[in-house]
Amino acid sequence: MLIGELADVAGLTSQAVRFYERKGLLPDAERRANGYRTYDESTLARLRFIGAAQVAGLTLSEIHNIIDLRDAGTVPCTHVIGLIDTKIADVAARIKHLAALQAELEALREHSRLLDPADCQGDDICHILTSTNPATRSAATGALRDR
Amino acid sequence: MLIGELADVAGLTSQAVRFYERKGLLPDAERRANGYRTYDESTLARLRFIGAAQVAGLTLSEIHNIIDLRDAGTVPCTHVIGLIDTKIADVAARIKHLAALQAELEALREHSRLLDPADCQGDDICHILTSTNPATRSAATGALRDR
DNA sequence: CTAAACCTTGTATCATGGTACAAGGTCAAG
DNA sequence: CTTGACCTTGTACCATGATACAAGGTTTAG
Repeated sequence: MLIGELADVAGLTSQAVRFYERKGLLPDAERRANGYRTYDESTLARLRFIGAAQVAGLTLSEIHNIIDLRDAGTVPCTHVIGLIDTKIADVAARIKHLAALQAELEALREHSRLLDPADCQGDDICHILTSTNPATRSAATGALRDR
Repeated sequence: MLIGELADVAGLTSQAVRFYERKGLLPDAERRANGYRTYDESTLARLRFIGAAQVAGLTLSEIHNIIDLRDAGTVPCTHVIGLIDTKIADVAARIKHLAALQAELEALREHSRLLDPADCQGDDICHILTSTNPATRSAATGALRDR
């Protein structure tokens, strides 16, 4: 299989496949006499693994670690379970931050109904965002900041 | 006020202030005879506005747009309300994606308890992530992919 | 006179996951 | 023999919000 075919089957571009190789997620491909990369089913399986891991929210570098363990002869299950647990905590934290942001935004939206655009002037730029609503502010002070 | 002092008061670094200027979030600063930037309260007010807008989850480029409207003489309130509404929808969507990811991760975690590391071998790399659990898979197929 | 603490500019770097483009080699069909 | 569809490499770029560093000018205190 040449790279374009592999990419098609895996639903990627050739560029992405080379990118994964460069990142160490794929072993250096075998080459034909003309220098073209050539692949077999095992690479496809690895691409599918990468896809599955990405769906589970793992980053390429985390996936890289798993693959390295595997290549070192270690069964990576324990490590993977640890990663999953970390991700679960991580995702929970992000949801919490987003929920706080959601509350903040909804408070601003509510507050905006009470404000008159005619009062919006001066260094404030826009009083919807700066007019200090104590309830809102204290909610915003804390853990916000998601990305 | 020199840049360092402004930055201190605003809780930023001098570099960040120059960065904002370069990005067009701050007007080009007045200069002293020696070339040093010099600031007054209005810049501080603008930095506070930027901070408030960031807390509300607006990106620097969205903030830039608001400032541009203001500078063009338009009262940006309507635009800001639109942005807030968009953000609210946006955040809701992200929460939804994260909730789906959370479900997926928890299903994987559950599933991992049933698997024997001894079965983990071959092109799969790690069967926790690839062993196809239909219920899980169908949940994962959809809207996942948060960032 | 010199050292420190400022300031200036320009450029590079971080993480993320690729995408795009340039300049060229290869190969099959017509 | 040329056209088109592949392949190769290397490099730069996208968004995000800064941060870091180099090489130099300025200012103030001692």
